[in-house]
Amino acid sequence: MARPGRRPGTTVTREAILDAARRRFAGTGYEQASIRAIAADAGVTPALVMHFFGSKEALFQAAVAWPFDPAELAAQMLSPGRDGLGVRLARAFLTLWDAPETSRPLLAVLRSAMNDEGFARLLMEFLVTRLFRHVADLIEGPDRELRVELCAGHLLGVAIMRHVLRAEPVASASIDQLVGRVGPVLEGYLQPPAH
Amino acid sequence: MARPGRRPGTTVTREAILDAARRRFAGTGYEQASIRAIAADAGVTPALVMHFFGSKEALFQAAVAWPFDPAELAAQMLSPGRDGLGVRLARAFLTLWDAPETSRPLLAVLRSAMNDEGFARLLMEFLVTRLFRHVADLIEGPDRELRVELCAGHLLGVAIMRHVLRAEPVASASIDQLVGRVGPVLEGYLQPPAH
DNA sequence: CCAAGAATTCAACGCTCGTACAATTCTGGG
DNA sequence: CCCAGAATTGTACGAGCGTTGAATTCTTGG
Repeated sequence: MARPGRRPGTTVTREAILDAARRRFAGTGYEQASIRAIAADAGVTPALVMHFFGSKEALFQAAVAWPFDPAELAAQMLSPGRDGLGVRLARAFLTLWDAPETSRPLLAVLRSAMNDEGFARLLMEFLVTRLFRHVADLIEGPDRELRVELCAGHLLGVAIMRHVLRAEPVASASIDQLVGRVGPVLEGYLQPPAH
Repeated sequence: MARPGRRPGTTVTREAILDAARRRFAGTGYEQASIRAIAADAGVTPALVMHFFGSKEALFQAAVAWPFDPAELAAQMLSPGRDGLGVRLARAFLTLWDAPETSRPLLAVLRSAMNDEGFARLLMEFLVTRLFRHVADLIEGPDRELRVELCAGHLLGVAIMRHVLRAEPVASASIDQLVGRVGPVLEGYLQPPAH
């Protein structure tokens, strides 16, 4: 229906493809998001996607580049010290998952990691070296890494309930409501054991 | 390489196919597990799988039939009352995820639900009507459903950390160790708020 | 002991996928 | 004003997918 050849005027197609890719990858994970569907969403031919990005793998990497600087975020979380850390973590995490620009890359990586061992290893390496370790360094008591990972697991589980399985009432609760319940629990994990 | 026609002796092929299907569905979820791969694992032709089960959908249903009676399990959990309920829930849940016979159907449904909205709705309906509701009926205080779902989210997140993302040290911790940390946290969610 | 039916394979269908390549149309610097 | 290069489509290839139908071999009840 559309003739071949370059279109007049400046082109924004590359960004349109990236946007469609983010939506598809976030919606179904890597394998089930097809280049053909992404191209169709962007109003474009699959061959053009290849022209811009070279391969599906490269498109994925370009599409889910982390929309925030993890080192900066970690520093922001940790610098006020360990008091209130759990609440800050819960609020920051849930906020990241609530806006499409930040949640789509997260959903894409999560859904891909769930069904592909390679993506899972990549995700864990990223999380451990970039985030968990700094948190574990800040707290005290036995089983520091275990306790940090249980925090991460809890947050991950809540995000899945809310944004993947869409369980009510968690899916419709406000961030404040969730932080009010989850924050103190994380504090419990991060404080050194009482006795 | 193998001639067609029925093999001599009694046949156990149907069970072999079901076993291979459970492994594949648990490993990669519904879409990425192919009938051809399942058939190959079972040492059999794809057409034979169709002969026995009729369709991929039907094979999935036969393969991931719940290996336990959820009503019975719920009753067992709830009958001693709400004291210690969190610890019992944590222990039962983590135990289910630790043995292949019970964890494979769970993994299969979870991985499928993560990438398919239909499976996600099915899973939520099952969980809410069969499990959550009975727990919510037993506890007191405000936001009962929300608190129950946060418990479920926590357990789900820990299971994913342990069995999908395989994060250390959670992946190698003993069930007792995990129950020791997670159980009291669930108790906190299930007890009516202090003030 | 024979026939009905169960178990099994082979070959093929129509579909979708990632990718490659050539052709076409437009842009922008010299 | 031209032409190198960028943007865009059409077409095709080979692989894998779920599913089908016919052919072959074995079991078992009458």
